[in-house]
Amino acid sequence: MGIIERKEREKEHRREEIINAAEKVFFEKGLQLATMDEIAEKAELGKSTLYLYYKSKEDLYLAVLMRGSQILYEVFEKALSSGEPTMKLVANLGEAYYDFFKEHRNYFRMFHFFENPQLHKQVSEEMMQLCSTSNGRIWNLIVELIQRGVREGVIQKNLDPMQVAVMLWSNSNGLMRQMDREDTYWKDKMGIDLEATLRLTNSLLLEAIMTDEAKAKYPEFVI
Amino acid sequence: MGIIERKEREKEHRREEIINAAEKVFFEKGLQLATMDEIAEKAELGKSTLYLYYKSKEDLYLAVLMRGSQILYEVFEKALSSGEPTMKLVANLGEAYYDFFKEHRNYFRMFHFFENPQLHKQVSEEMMQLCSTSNGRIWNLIVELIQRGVREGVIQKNLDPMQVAVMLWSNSNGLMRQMDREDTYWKDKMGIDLEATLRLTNSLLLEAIMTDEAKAKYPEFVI
Amino acid sequence: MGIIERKEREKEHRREEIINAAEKVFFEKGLQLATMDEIAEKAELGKSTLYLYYKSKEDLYLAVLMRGSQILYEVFEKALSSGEPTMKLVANLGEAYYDFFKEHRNYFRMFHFFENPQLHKQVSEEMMQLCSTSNGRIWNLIVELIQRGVREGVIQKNLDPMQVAVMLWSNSNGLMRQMDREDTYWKDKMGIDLEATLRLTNSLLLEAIMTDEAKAKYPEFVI
Amino acid sequence: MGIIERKEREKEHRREEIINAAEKVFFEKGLQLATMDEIAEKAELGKSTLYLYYKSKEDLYLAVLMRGSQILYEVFEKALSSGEPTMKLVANLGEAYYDFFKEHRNYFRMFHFFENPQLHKQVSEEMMQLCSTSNGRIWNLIVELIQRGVREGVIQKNLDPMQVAVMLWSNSNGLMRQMDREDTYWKDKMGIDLEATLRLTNSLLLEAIMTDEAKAKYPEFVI
DNA sequence: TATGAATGAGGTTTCATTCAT
DNA sequence: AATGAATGAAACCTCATTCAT
Repeated sequence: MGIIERKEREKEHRREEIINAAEKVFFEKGLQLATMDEIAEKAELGKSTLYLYYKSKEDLYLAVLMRGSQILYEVFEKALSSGEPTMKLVANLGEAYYDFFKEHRNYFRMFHFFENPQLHKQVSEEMMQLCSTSNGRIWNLIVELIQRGVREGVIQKNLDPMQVAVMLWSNSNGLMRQMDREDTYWKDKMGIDLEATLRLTNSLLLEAIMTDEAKAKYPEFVI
Repeated sequence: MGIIERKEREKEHRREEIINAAEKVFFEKGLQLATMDEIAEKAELGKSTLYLYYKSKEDLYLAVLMRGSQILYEVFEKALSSGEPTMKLVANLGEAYYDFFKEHRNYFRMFHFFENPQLHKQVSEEMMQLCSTSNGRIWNLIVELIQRGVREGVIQKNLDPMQVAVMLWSNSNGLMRQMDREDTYWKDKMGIDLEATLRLTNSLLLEAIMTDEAKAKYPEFVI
Repeated sequence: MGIIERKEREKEHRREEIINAAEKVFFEKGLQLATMDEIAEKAELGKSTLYLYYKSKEDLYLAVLMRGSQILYEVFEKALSSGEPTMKLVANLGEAYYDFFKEHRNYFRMFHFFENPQLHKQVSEEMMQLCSTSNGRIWNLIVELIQRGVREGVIQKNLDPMQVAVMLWSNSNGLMRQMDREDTYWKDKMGIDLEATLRLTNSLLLEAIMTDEAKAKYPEFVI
Repeated sequence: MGIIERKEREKEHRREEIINAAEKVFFEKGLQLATMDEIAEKAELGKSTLYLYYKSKEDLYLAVLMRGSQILYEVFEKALSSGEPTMKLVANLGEAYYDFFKEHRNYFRMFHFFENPQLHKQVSEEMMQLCSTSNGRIWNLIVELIQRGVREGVIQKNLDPMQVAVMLWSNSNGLMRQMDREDTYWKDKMGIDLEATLRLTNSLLLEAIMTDEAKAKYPEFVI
């Protein structure tokens, strides 16, 4: 009898609703300025009910964050499913990440959380574990793509695929962080086009990791 | 005679002492987990005295952060004073930033503050202004160096110096952020050498912005 | 099922407990020297819980004060329920107030609050409203009694009942204030019997407002 | 050499200036809401300088209050210097007090201080002593007048002069307190004339303490 | 004497979290 | 499972008072 399943489904549904509410508040206020009261109100639940589903504010924050993680994963998966040549896929991945940044700026911002080790203390072990797994899946996509490139001979085999993955990711990430700053010295004020900078940098790095054969085969990646 | 100056000095000295105490606590606990009580105790001052000098915990945080800013500025200035050729100086700057990261990890971490726009809301206008100025000085150093490179014909003139500065900075920054994560997937676990990755990326980018003449003149930058 | 009622009762009970604790502290220290910390401790509650029930220290003070108000009201009601002739009731009311003064000196002292207009600023509108109502009930008792006396022809009809009420009240009040002063010039030092003074003054005023018929009928009020 | 005297005069002058400033603030804000900062600012002195002249805020309050005391003393003295018959002087004294109330409401309000025993704890012994003396002088004026009345046979000799003094004073005081309440149930709202009540009560009491001879001699005091 | 600075105390407020039902 | 109430911690703030110069 599906009673247990129904219960399970309802419980899951409630968890989703809480995340829906939390998301709005976190997006608007950020982790520190968001309050459980506001989230509870938005979820139309008692504040203490939130704690039945999530251990702490930080855990709840991570729960929302993992939605972003999931979205990014899907964005990447989609980008990789086009059947295009590996080198093109690497480029597409960069574009896809940038699209994600533009489409889901709020989730992107939440990723700050991971980059601040001091915040990790405030989260439960379990949640952190879940996040690691979720993150790992994304890294896998990237690393496997690079490895494929190496196998196919389009990426230099003396490069560690993981190293390449980190390099590409960090570079994009670092630049998108700058783009996201509101009190930007650049955007309007200095008139420099960070989007162009991002594309430029990606291109440079891409060209730099390609084998000569690949460059010959795909001249569009050579600047 | 000089009484006012002495007072002024003492006041400044007190501000320094407060920062000394705050620094310790912020380094250990991070912004959120640090308490004004602990800082006051460490400074051997009444809590209300802290508020005499700094408007809020966040302001005090920025005061500490600006020390880091100042140190980084000096590190950069020193790196630029060696009299070496411009191209070398650009490379040195990257190394200097990495040195700063290693030597002053705690200050480096504080820079997160700037990269999270949501945190800006919690700081006073004045303090933010001071920080902007302080940050601007650092950017100036970098941008002027790149501009010099362009003038000297070692950096491609079709590149916006600011764009180049941002590119180099963001790339280093992004990678160092990864290095700093404690629950690192890389360092020990995956065995990849992020330090090498950083150097590699820097090299790649450097080579990519150089003019052909520069490459001929300084073959050590060509990989 | 009376769950809501029970909750309501418990909440009311908690409010009572807080007042119990506050009362002790206010009685001992007075408004200014009492601290919320001490009240919280005595109530075995967190300080923030106090603020859940009362907006401010002053509001809490008024809550205690209103107990005194209530007691006085009951004392007056009891005094008026004896079925004795109106003129006797007026006299009894004076005695009852004096009894209240002796029995509930602490509450009597709190009434200072009302007599100092400057203190009113520190109280919430709602609380002040409650107090006004509470006070009004007491005045009503007195004024109605005087009015009855006028109707019955024992009190001179050319006197405004309210005026008479104020006169009697203020006189008693003024004298009892003197009695309450600790650094009394009178009691021990000057050897004058303020209690006798109070009775004397009351008698004089009573006699003065009676009609001649009443004086004839109740010769015990004529000195 | 008048150097010491000059110093003394200057010191006294400074004390006066401080009282001038304090007075304004206390009049406007009352004891609790006045701040030493505001007084210091108004006195154009450093806050700590105030403490060179007065031990505490309460002491300073009393210093201001004693000005009121002095004024009242002078008002009484003047009222007693008219050479009119004793019985008339007693009545004049009541009028004089009421004039003082109308002219110097702010000082009158300060007298609350004495009527709240709990406040006494916050004042220095010396200041309290000074106040006692100052108060004593006023009581003396009244009591001596009553005694004169007794000696002259216009006031009943079986009454304790001090008792009579207290009775008259308390009665006036109690009524004027009511007049002073801002949220008055009477003045505008109930339309009763407290001033008339005061005069009435005074007359009643006056008549009540007179000897029959006096009533015959001064029929204007018989209602 | 005069004072700027320091300070401790305590009121107020906000909040994440827990408890009892 | 849901929640209202409680709570401790800590930020924030004001102020009388003291201290060192």
